[in-house]
Amino acid sequence: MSKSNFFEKVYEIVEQIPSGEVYTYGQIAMMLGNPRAARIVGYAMSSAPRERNLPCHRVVYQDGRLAPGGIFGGKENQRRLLEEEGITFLNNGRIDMDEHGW
DNA sequence: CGAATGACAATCT
DNA sequence: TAGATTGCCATTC
Repeated sequence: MSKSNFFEKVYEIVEQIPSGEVYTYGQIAMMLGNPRAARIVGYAMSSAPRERNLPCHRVVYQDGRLAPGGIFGGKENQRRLLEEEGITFLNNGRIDMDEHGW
């Protein structure tokens, strides 16, 4: 398979993210044993096939910000998805990591 | 095999 | 405080 175990592992973790909670790229990277591979997690997401049905919208920045626009058809769309999942947003447009952040 | 890339994160200005 | 820069590391060319 073209995808290495690293990507597979990322997909597995993202797939296991419970509804109503959000993970950060750094957290996922830490689970993989590479706390500095946050970029790799993001890279895996960019290459993540939709057949996987990955809730990548639950993966956000360490600051609680959403991924750059153009990913889910607009970050506004992603924000609405998270709100439906039960994620609470702050007035500054960031996710309440103190509540959902691990 | 070597260089470039990137959905991050921390640090510096 | 906000914006710009550097470091990191697996994948891709």
